[in-house]
Amino acid sequence: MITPQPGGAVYRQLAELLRQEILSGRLQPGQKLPSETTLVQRYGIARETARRAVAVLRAEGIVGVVRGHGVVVREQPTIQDLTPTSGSTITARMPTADERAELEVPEGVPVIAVVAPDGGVEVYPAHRWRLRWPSS
Amino acid sequence: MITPQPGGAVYRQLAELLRQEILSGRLQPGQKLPSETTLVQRYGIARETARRAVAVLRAEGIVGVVRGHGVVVREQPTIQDLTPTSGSTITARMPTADERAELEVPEGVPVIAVVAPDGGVEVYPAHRWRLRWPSS
DNA sequence: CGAGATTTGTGCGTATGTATT
DNA sequence: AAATACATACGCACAAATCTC
Repeated sequence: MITPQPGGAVYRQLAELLRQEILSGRLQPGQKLPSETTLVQRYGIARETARRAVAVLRAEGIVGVVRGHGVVVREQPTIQDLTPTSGSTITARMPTADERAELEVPEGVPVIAVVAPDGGVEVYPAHRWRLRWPSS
Repeated sequence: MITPQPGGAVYRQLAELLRQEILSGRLQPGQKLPSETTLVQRYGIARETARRAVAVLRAEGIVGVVRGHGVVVREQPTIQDLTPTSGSTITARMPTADERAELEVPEGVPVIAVVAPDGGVEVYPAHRWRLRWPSS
């Protein structure tokens, strides 16, 4: 049973608890988290509270949700390298709803926006791309 | 009165409505959004639903909440340029809870992580920093 | 193919706590 | 002190997606 503490709301405590399950490896990528109903019974909390805890992990991008199936620990996707042209400006931000759909960006994952000197903009999901700064 | 549509839940419709208010400039940075109570009365919805709509905008990083005051359209902070050392690797992701507090990263704002060739890691809030690729 | 169980999504209501004005 | 506004937590009901048999 989790009870409200001065330092942390119940849903934050539960989120931290689940986060540690994942980071410690007790919950592996691809595995499902306990269902909302299970969390409700196990910790004696309301469903809203359990959902809020899961929402925290979703916002952090470490779990994904499949409706009618469950909450799954996210796989670490293959990272590809990206080297912009000289004179580019790079920013990171959360995607718009359109970009999320277009680029298949999961919840809680930002995008990398590369603005070339000619003004052209390219957007990359940050969970699959990283930038390499040339060694010279 | 907003009613559920096949295409969109009520809270999503309301989020889109508020988003347009902001993007169109009718709600300027620094201005407050209508309070939850106002939204409830104006659109004939439950408070939970109104909160959920606001939560969408918070996750997108376009509004911030000041407890006891209201929900405020976020200012566009001054952007500073950042040029990593040669051979660095740069990734973007959502911050951990600790980083959020440490770096004062608002909700819905990713961080830029720069890994130098020597392994040292530096983390920058993406709403205040961008990368400049030297023109050479 | 369908039926039912499971699981998350959405919406509503209520109550109380905390921070600001 | 009082009013305002968001935060947290509980409850209920039905919808929609997925899976199993």
